[in-house]
Amino acid sequence: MADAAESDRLSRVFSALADPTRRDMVARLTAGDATVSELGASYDVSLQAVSKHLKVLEDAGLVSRSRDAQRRPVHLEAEVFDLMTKWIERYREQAEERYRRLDSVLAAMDDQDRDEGAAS
Amino acid sequence: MADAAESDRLSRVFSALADPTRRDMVARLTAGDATVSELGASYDVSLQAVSKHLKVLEDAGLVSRSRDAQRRPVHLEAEVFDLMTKWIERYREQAEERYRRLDSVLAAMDDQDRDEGAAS
DNA sequence: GTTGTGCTCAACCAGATGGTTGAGCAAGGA
DNA sequence: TCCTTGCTCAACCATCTGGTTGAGCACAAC
Repeated sequence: MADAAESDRLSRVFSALADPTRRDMVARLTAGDATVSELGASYDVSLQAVSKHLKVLEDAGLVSRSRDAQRRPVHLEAEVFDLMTKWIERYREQAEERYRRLDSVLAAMDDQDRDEGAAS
Repeated sequence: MADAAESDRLSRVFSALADPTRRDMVARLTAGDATVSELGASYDVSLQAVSKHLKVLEDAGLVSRSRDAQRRPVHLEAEVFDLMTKWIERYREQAEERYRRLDSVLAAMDDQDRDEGAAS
């Protein structure tokens, strides 16, 4: 099933965004592409650590890297957000649907209580 | 700043959902509350492992647990989805906004190219 | 009170993760 | 050709994570 691959993808995306530094990098990249060292300047870690973070983001498909001489400009792949949004919305809607049903059940029980009260 | 706490919260939420078993538990809970052993029946792990997963979900605020005799019914806290959706939408919108600006810049450059082409 | 059920806590283990430093490669500039 | 810049790869380390088993607690039922 293709679902296993999608689940794996989703795991990598959520896992990538579980780190505040990487979330910040994503935020930074919405303002435009940046090189590794430009990105790294904002964080108090080695360039190698920055490079590792970018690899995680790249493996999750959140980011792509091209080549410009020695530089490796990083580009945000915003479509991946859709994957997350879809997952979240699916379950949010299911949960809300259930609450609606629950509400109507409670309302019905309430009606019955009142009827029974009237009958006694 | 309250932002540090929110970032921490967001990290816990994303991290909790990075695990496919926990995502599945959340999916399962949109259908209604369940006890620990009911949830655990679907997975090939010990009850203690299930309990640990639920603790992670609870710490992230995705789930709450009450008490019913020996049972600990698990309840989905769907509002947390909002936190994620907000984060995602914020950056998605920024990214899209940037693309729109970029498009108009490219369009302008294109116009100029055409003008220059006409002038030559 | 004793026994059974549902669950959690504690200790442990293997593997992943986030950081480090050191080495090295690829491309531009002297 | 050699040096510098921008970056990655490799090895290593501490900590976290997801799993295990064993012990034990809280409540129900007998």
